Amino acid sequence: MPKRVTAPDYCMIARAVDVLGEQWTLLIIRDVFFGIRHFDEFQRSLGIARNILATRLAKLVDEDILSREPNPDDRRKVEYRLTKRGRELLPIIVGLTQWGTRWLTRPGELRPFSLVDRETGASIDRIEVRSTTGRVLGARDFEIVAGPGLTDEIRRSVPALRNVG
Amino acid sequence: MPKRVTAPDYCMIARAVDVLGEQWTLLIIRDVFFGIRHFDEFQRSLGIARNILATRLAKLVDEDILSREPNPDDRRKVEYRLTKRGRELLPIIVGLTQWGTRWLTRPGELRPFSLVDRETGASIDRIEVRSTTGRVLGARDFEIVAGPGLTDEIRRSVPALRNVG
DNA sequence: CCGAAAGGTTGCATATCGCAACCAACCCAC
DNA sequence: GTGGGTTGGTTGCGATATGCAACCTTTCGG
Repeated sequence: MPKRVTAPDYCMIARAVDVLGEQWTLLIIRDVFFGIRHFDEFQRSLGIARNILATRLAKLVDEDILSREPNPDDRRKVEYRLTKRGRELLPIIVGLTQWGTRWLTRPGELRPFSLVDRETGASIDRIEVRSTTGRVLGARDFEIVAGPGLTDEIRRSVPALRNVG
Repeated sequence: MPKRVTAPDYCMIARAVDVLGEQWTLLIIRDVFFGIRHFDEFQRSLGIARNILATRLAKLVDEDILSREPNPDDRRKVEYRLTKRGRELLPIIVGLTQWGTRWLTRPGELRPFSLVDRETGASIDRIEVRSTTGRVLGARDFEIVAGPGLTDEIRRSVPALRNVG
């Protein structure tokens, strides 16, 4: 009985994955970033089954990541657009693109397109994780610290927290 | 027949999602970032079925995102660690955490823990997308431009490219 | 040599996906 | 105002992946 991710939800990644982690969901969001608005466009662009697409779009609308607006000029048409919540997924979309470009490009393969700053034409800088002091942080430069909402139960299930005040 | 994402792979997001997009995969990677190394720790931390966990770990090792090293001191134990490829997923993990924190926190809820710079104790800055000129870019500040690998077929399937030289 | 720990694997029931066909509302041309 | 096409879905069915519990294999510790 594949019921959905049941991972403990004290971690925000678990919640984010619960919303975004289903097959196709991030690809649909990417398509909206690229200007796709209509059901049949998604379907052709992705090759996704129509019932699955309908389910995913409904969930994204329900989660307030996409808005669903019938076109008043042609009431057959429905337009899906990013909400504010959806637009703030930009760093994740760009991050995935950069990671994929860096690690999943085949030798000699050329890029079919890229995104640039609309104003200046400048390309996108590599996304980095920085501390508030401006230092660029890698995977090993972190420490996990207890916050005000830490309970004993959570402490037990996160090994990295065991010895943390 | 749910065969895997069949989305056209000219887009690097599609390839990244193909590697990372299965249920549980990002949560396993998060756990490794947090210091989890062993099979039973993943299993307890996530509540995932053991057969599924085994499949996901094998795939992540196969994709060279995790390494699998038997512990020489206790040959029953196996240690999973991030490879370089895996460590470079940091911006995505942090991006998901920040998005989840911003949009999926319940009213009045406190954070159980957070990550800080190990050296200075400073917290993590909000991840942003910047152009190479340093300008911070939002979802609407982009333009899609043709690259050297653009074919007619790709042009047809990406609406935003239709009118692009 | 016995029991327990660690890391899986196997069999089975069930939920979810993919596909094709179908449906309903709407627009447009005649 | 009717017939055909467009748009955005829904339905039924078989294939597939998931969840669960039980089991297995190797290794360690006493």
